[in-house]
Amino acid sequence: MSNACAHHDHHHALAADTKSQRLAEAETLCAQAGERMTSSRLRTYELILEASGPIKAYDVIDRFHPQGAAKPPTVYRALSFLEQMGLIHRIESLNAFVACDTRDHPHAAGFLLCDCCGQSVEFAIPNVADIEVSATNSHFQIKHITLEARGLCGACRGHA
Amino acid sequence: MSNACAHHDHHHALAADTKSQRLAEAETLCAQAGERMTSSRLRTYELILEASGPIKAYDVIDRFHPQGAAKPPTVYRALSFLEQMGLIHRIESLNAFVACDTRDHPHAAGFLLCDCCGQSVEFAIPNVADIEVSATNSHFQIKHITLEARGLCGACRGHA
DNA sequence: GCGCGTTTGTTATAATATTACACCTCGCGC
DNA sequence: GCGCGAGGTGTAATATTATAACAAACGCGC
Repeated sequence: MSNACAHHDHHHALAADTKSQRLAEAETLCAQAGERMTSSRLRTYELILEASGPIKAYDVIDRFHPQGAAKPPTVYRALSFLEQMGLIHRIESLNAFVACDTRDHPHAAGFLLCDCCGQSVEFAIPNVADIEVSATNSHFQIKHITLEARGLCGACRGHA
Repeated sequence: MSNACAHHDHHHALAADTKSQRLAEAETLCAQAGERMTSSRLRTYELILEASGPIKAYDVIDRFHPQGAAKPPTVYRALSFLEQMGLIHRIESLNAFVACDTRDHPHAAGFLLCDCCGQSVEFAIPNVADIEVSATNSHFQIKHITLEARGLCGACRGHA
């Protein structure tokens, strides 16, 4: 469960009904895309939704079955699939995964990552266009942007 | 040497005199900071300067000695040091390291990373202030920003 | 039911990174 | 000069993260 924050006990796991709603939405999304939301994929997505922040692949692996771990390829394959479907994001600076919390900014999500409590906040990258212009000036064609800001969240800084 | 680009043979390794100038600058920088630029650190930095783009830790390890690999901790320790000194950047999405190519944007460097030839281009993140405002609105205090754009560089797209 | 592309299971292993601890080295106070 | 302490290095072991390769099972269109 990542590095706990000594002074606060905030954790933002999803309520059960919200979780099943998200799972249902995911099934719909896959159906529309003509992809199969199989049981490993669903289970992986469920574990990511249940996490209170970015979760490591091996934590998913360990929790996958009630009575023991999954095999790594099972989970890594599901993670790639979910990422391609836009249901989760990989957090590069943590080697971890987090559920996408909006469908609004598909290829331009940024993250604020608290180094104390491990929470993440997804936000729309401001002025993406400026970055793209800057790239285009170098004849560079951007496929995907990763923006991760590490620091301390309000709660961990004492802003109750 | 990473995934070579079939249609182009561009590689931007540093000229020897530029390299020794950069090594000398690094020694000065450390001296001013009251830090020791030891031989492992210098050798690690040299190998990163010699690379034509982001280089993996284990490639540094393999090239470290003429007659055999270094031990991982030797190189990982040097990499952390160099990163703290602002001499190199870690590229999270590649698990690789690249020499910082300017002292101008210390905590706000972005990278354009070509998926074809492996080159990287460092740029100053436009509108960093907007990102910080966006964070401050959530009472989040940013310590470090990672911005990595993956895509194709001009050369690999055919813009000779 | 048959064929075919996708998904999964399984084993093994590759690639990346850190811990732990002993020793060494340098600068400083005496 | 000598001893002390902080920082740096060497070394072995191991932890963590991720993928390759291939066979078996599944699901869908016919």
